[in-house]
Amino acid sequence: MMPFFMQVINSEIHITFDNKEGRDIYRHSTSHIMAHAVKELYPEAKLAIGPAIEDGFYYDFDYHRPFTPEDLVKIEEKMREIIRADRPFVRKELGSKEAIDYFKDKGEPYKVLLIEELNQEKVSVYEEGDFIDLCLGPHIPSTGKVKAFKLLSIAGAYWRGNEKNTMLQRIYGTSFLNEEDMESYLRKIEEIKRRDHRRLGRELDLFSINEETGAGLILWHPKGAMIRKTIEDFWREEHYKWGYNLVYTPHIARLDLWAKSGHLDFYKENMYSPMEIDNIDYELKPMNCPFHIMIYKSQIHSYRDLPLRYAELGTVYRYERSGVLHGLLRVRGFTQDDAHIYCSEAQLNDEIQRVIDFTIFILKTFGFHEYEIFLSTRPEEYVGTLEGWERATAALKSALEKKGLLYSDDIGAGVFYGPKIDIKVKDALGRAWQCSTIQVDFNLPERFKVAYRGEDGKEHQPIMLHRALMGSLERFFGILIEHYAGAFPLWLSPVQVRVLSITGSQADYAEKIKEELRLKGIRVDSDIRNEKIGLKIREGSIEKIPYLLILGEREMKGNTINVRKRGGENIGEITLPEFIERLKKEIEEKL
RNA sequence: GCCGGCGUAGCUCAGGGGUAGAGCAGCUGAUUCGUAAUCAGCUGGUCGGUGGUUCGAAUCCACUCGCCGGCUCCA
Repeated sequence: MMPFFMQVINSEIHITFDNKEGRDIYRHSTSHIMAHAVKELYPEAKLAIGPAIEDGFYYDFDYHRPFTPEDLVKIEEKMREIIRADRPFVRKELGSKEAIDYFKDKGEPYKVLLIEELNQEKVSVYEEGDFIDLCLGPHIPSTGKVKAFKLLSIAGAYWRGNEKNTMLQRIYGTSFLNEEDMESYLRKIEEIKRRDHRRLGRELDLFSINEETGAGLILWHPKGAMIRKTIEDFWREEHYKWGYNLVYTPHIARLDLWAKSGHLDFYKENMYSPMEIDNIDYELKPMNCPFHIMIYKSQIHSYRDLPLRYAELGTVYRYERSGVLHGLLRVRGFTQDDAHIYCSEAQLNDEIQRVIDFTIFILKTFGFHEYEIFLSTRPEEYVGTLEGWERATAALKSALEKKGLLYSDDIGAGVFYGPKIDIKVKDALGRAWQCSTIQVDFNLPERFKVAYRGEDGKEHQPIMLHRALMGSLERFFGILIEHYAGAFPLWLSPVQVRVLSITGSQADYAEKIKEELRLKGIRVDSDIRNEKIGLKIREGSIEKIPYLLILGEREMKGNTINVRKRGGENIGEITLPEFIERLKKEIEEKL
């Protein structure tokens, strides 16, 4: 591709749309053009910031009334004018004081704030026609280089992202080198809508959320529940194999327990109000950890017991602000695939590697092969000693390195009680979702005086790891629905096979085949209604059932079945044992 | 929680001060049919809730609940 931008930033680099830097420059320039258009149409609008983002750009404005979709149409029209004029972007440097005076004069208080915060002698501005904006740049050479753009949505956003600040209006948009690429991006947005787990959840009858039940509370319908059960069975089986002990704990506990754990101090805003039972306050659990600690502490432990791994599909309840609830991905009651590992310091390295192996194994099984991994280090507020943090962080780091995994440091993003590794999975559309987390905890062992008797006969404090592989079953399910677009692999499909009769004469034969499959442990149903085969196939396809068996006169006479695979592939006429063989293999392989 | 938008039949949506509409789904009947929709008839809604304005409210206003797009936060 020809570089569209060859201004020298560094004499070696040709910036094109193929790399992120190039795309960002292109879209950032588009955001300037949008800001210019907005200022022309609505001169009183105050400019905040307007960066490029993943798939486009935005610009924030402070304006006395909300922008409307009709405004976007006008702004787009004005942008087209600016682009047609093909004016150059000209970089200028101003002394900070000079720049502050200029933007004060222009009535741009946010720009003044930005310059003041930069606290530099000089700042750069970009001039395009009579529009001047504070900007580090670089930009494309001229406005005419923008070949395709679209404004997508309007949303509120706080100045500097702080909810105590003024709410600004953010206009989102995107731009591309040509119309075709933009069309294909817009088609991708449509595809994302088509795969939306809330939509598929209803269409495939997997789950629902009901106003009368309450916001953020999930009702798992039979088909969703079947998928969940399959996931849970797999999860439990693998946890046994990987050396975990399964535990169950209650949904409420005395408020005192949460005071002792520290949750009342640092997690209160996510916890529900206590309920009084026999004059004692009880609290719905937001986390499972204190219970697992109580189990650990129910007896004394020797170093020989370690590492000790307690795992639970533990349902927790957390208050989430109404505006953040989102289908299955953000709810108020959810089940974590939680585990707490108690180990000695000497065991920490191996144990972390083991957890990483286990995590990757689980994620791969669900079809996630690409990850974004983050190592979150000590935040400003923390408990424990600096040495402890350093050792734990080093342990996490060395485990990642030994596994040869690429990761980024997320400085200061650890939890107050310890550093952590977060693993985001990339789904079929390349979107990253946070699922797995592996956290070291210095807080709880100390607060609860968790101990084991060492080889030396003395008491030691074990290191405690929290970890969740899928994160929460609700969120993971939501991600899975979108990842597979509702077409679950055979082992997860709630209905694996449907038997279809062509006419009433094959009804008994169809029921017999269904029964034989059912006895082999296959999840199967049948459609022997007096309907045309085309309709039955259509409905089975819409329900995304992996295999449809078509039984007519021919199959009945030959004692065979005719197999149609999801997607339309016709496997043809085979015998039932052959088919069962095939199913068993596919289920076993979890493909 | 905040900004904006939206709540009409199970679903998708039209209607916008004067008797609530369509398609799909559902039900009933006919059709017995070979790889994504057979035909006909019928049922179904205190228009999210509460209060107000009005002779009259699905429609206008206020509050409230929920949802959607974001912000912030997060599994």
